[in-house]
Amino acid sequence: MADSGFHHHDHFKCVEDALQALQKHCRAEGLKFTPLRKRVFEILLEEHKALGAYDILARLREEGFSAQPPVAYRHLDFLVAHGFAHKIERLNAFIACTHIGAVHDPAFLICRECRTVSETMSDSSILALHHKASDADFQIEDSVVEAIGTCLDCRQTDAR
Amino acid sequence: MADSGFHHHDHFKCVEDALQALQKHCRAEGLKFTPLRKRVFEILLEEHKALGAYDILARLREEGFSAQPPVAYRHLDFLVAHGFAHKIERLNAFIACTHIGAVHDPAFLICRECRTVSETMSDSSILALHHKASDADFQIEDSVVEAIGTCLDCRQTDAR
DNA sequence: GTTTGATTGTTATAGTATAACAATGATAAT
DNA sequence: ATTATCATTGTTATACTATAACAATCAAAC
Repeated sequence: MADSGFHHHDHFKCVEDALQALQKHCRAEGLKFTPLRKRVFEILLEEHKALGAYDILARLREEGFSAQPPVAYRHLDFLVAHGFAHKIERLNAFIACTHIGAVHDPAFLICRECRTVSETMSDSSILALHHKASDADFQIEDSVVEAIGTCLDCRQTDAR
Repeated sequence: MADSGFHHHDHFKCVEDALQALQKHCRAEGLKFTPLRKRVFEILLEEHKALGAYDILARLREEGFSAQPPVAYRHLDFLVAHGFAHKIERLNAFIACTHIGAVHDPAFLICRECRTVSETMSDSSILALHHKASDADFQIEDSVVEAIGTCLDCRQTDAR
């Protein structure tokens, strides 16, 4: 089942836990839990929606942070590299990870209208590919699994 | 098993069949099999590699065709819309479809070094997502399944 | 307190994609 | 044949996405 995004959940706790996890991870790995890293993650965490780097940038600018493109990309890349965010290739955008700490090949359900994203652990969906890969002597290093469509909310709104 | 790309096959026939199929499709649908549509498809068909829109554009320019960006995107979009090509999101690039005519949710094995792409029918790999989607009241319209890694050739070359 | 390395600031530029509209060409209706 | 219509192509301009390169700052380790 999809774990968040389209389903109601305790979002306050969701955000708190994620921030805690990042802080803990930084401490454990000798990385710095800096204001920008924290703030970019917070912005991503506000909603389960995909945000473009330039959306993030606009927010940072409003808040008085330095806001040249590399700032957004650096912190987004940092979050992605450490497993706290994912890039949604289909949207050229980013979302906070909802399975922090779990080793996972994520899969996403992406609403094309509202950009809400639901992340699932793609337990079986990537396995078939691994089989095909070994047949082709191909060594998989990373995978992208994204389904694009419309969520119930958007379909109902459109029907009105 | 992976059907082409990393495996040897009769590429001449592969290209001929694809061009025939496009011509036939155009006739059947009342679309025009124009020189540009044909040429863009041919360029894509030359190798099982992902080409960026601007790669295509450079080729067209060399050959004396008009070569502003919309030309490449228009014909690539045409091929994608009619199932003769796919966009590889991870590379912002395009490849010719190797399962023309088959209704399929394609999945790709993408070599990050040589950009060779092997397309498979993602029979089972997307099914799990459909289950999760129905749980989340999500209507899937399109899917992206891409595995990035290295092919045997590139690993062997690197090891030398 | 100086060196070192990580992080942030900044400028410039590269790479990807589309909006908008004009021109052309083929088809079909008259 | 002539005109109206629609698909296709040509062209300009611009928007959006991403990174290279290097300077400045800051904190930790020596």
